[in-house]
Amino acid sequence: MDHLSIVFSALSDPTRRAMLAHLSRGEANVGDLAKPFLKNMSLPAVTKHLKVLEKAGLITKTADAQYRSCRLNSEPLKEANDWIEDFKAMWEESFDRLDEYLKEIQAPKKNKGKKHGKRK
Amino acid sequence: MDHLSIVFSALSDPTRRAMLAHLSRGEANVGDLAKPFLKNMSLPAVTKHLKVLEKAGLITKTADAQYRSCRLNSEPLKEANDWIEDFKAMWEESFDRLDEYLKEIQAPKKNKGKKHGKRK
DNA sequence: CTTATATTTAACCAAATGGTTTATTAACCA
DNA sequence: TGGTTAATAAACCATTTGGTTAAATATAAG
Repeated sequence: MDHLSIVFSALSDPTRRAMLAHLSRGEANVGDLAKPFLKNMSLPAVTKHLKVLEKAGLITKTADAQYRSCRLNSEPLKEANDWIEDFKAMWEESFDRLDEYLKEIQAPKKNKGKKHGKRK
Repeated sequence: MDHLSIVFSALSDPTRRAMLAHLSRGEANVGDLAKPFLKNMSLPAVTKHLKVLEKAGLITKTADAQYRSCRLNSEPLKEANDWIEDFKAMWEESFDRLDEYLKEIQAPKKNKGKKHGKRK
């Protein structure tokens, strides 16, 4: 799978997004991150979610004794943001072209080319 | 599943993102959208991808004879974008607080409170 | 009425996902 | 040394995902 897909996939889970939100307020170890979720799921489940975030590059873990301190990494998030921004840009461009087109047919000239030639 | 998760999940596939990119240049029916992918996958596979995009609210289909014309819908994309923006804002806030903290310890005063009291 | 075109549905399959419980590893504490 | 704490690994399971092929539906066109 390509990296951007891995990032979007990592973001597609509310537990993982909550973990990222937690980390946005500063580093935290696995136990701290797990605490809000231990009513709903086991610790190994948390570990798995963190592994998904790690594989997406959204967090990095550093060892301190038995503890694993997690910290955020901005690059993948920027990647996702860039895709959305680029997409919006493309889209707005096409709106601009549509706008031009609408102006063109507003001032009645020769009508060349039809859409959906094959259809109907 | 919550809606934002559904949106991120829909975006987590290169085929679907390519379809959205195609649609950003204007409406298209299923056959048109499928064409670039038919070397790699069957038409029913394309239908399934479109269904995922539809369930995420990213596209809407309108019937015209046997044809299904697909068009983009901006709301879910905005939802995803907002989450990322909000997240960045939270994050930067915490950077600001860290900055304040660093300035505070720079001007040496009384050192109250320790981090990770339990650790080490 | 028959045939062709566009698309979806159904039934199936392999692999990935998200969870579990039990066991293991690693470091600290007394 | 032995016990406790933090975290991961292993083995397992149900559900979802992304694909397939074959059949069905709907409309258009001869």
